[in-house]
Amino acid sequence: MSVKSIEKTLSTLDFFISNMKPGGLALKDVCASLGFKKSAAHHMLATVCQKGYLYQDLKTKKYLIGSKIKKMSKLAILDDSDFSDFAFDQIKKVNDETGEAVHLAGFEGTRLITLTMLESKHPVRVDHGFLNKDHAFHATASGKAILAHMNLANQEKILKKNRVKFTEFTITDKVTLLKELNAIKKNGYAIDDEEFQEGVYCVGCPVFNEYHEPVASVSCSSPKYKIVRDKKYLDKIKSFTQQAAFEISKYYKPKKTIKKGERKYAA
Amino acid sequence: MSVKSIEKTLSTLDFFISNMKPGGLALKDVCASLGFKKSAAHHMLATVCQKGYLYQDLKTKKYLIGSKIKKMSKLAILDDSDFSDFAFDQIKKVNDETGEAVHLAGFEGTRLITLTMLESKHPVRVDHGFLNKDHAFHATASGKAILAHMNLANQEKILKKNRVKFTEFTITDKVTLLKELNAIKKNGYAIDDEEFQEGVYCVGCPVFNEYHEPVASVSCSSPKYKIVRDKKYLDKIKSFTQQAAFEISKYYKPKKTIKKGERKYAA
DNA sequence: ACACAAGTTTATCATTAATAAACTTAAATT
DNA sequence: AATTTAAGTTTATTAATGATAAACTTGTGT
Repeated sequence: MSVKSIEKTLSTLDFFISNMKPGGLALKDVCASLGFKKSAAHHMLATVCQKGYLYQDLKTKKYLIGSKIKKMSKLAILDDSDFSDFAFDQIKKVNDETGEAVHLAGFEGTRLITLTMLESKHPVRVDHGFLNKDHAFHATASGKAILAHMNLANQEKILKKNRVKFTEFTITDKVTLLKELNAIKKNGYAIDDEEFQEGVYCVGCPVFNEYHEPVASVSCSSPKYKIVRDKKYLDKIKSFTQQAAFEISKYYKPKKTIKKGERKYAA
Repeated sequence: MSVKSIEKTLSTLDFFISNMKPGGLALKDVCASLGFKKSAAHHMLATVCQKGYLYQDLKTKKYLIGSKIKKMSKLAILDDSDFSDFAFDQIKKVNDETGEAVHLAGFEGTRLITLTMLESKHPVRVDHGFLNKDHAFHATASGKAILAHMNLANQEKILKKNRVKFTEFTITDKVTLLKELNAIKKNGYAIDDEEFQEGVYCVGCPVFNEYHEPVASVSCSSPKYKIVRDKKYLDKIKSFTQQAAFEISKYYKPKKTIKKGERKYAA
């Protein structure tokens, strides 16, 4: 179950974040884009302003990003930049060596999140996966690489929510998927063979924390024809991806202060 | 009028931002602190998670800051760092010369917001005004300095909302306040003589944009006894504060690309 | 193995948020 | 300057929705 007024409010914040214009957004813009009635939207925005997440310009009546949201950008808790820097360097190596698009994905609950990405340097580019957008766990190499190392209960939870068919190759049958996940766990890497986008082939390797729980994954995407044409190309991608995931996993090793039950991510 | 479910949701986000713990916050923590019923809170948090503003750890069931909020914090639109840098240098001069606490305040709609502040270097410190906290327009030098240069309609709007009595010296009568604002406009600076905090004396000067609309203010706070003891000390504070406000106003001058009706702040 | 605590789900009911319509304000056009 | 239109605001009403309590599930600690 979900609370509709909250959904609408957060969708509105989303809208402001993605569609902000220099002078702010007018009530009618919000209504037009999100399909709200103007009186309802007005009440909602008044409340959001009262809490300081937005504010209304006194003269133009347009709504702008408020201090509460601005304040968030200054908070240290929001991102672990040490990890980001470290991971980025590893991702970059894969990108430099292969020239292909490389992604670092994490997860939040049942959502797969792109944390960092580097675009392909080749003229024929693979361009899926945008930053912070949540992706399909079941149809991507990054998702399956993580999923494979989770326990069955969590696998079930995630697969229950998301088994959309993206292409003719997307595996939607749960039993087939679970078998695939088992194979991935043995192999140490996951393959996405046009399961998310036609013509796109990906290799994904899991990143583990100090408890050997999967917390992220590195994936490298290539146009499929390259893989077909040159068998050694896949081996190259695989080895660099695997190496990066292995290196990033080391980041978690030295920490000893985190108590049980307070882990950043759980398997 | 305000929408209560939205208020509760945004208060919950506030709570997460200010009270986040390493492993996340449990449902019961949220309920205990904000006085929610657990079923209601659960429905609310489920919706917030669905929108990606928070997420729930699969193992511990605790709630953590989600990718949507993290994404917000990384967006460039959130603050004009050129301005911040420029303004900070000016603020710093006042702090260096006087050693007293210096504040740069802006406003969002009817709210006075502390944008930057530097603490006093003296052993007897004045310590009000925290970053991004919204302050009283009517009882501070920074607030009155801005308010004085607004048009009557906006003055009324702001004073209607906020005329709380903080000390015995706080001016709460609207007519007296409007007279005071007129005097401030003529003088070019505002005084807060223990109107917000007992024993604290402040001088505030307005910052104008290219259209001569007030957009911010610089204020300097000193223990009152220093002002009383040494008449020249006030002159010193006043002149440095005025100079900083004047310099920061110059920041707005060169810009020509902003169209009418698309100003960042309005008078 | 048991008990307790925390979280989740469900169906019901009273509150609340959405609505429409009237009103205000401001800008654009003649 | 007067009229028209558009955008935003306020209000009272009603139907829909969110809050509730109680039953249920899960997991942890003893």
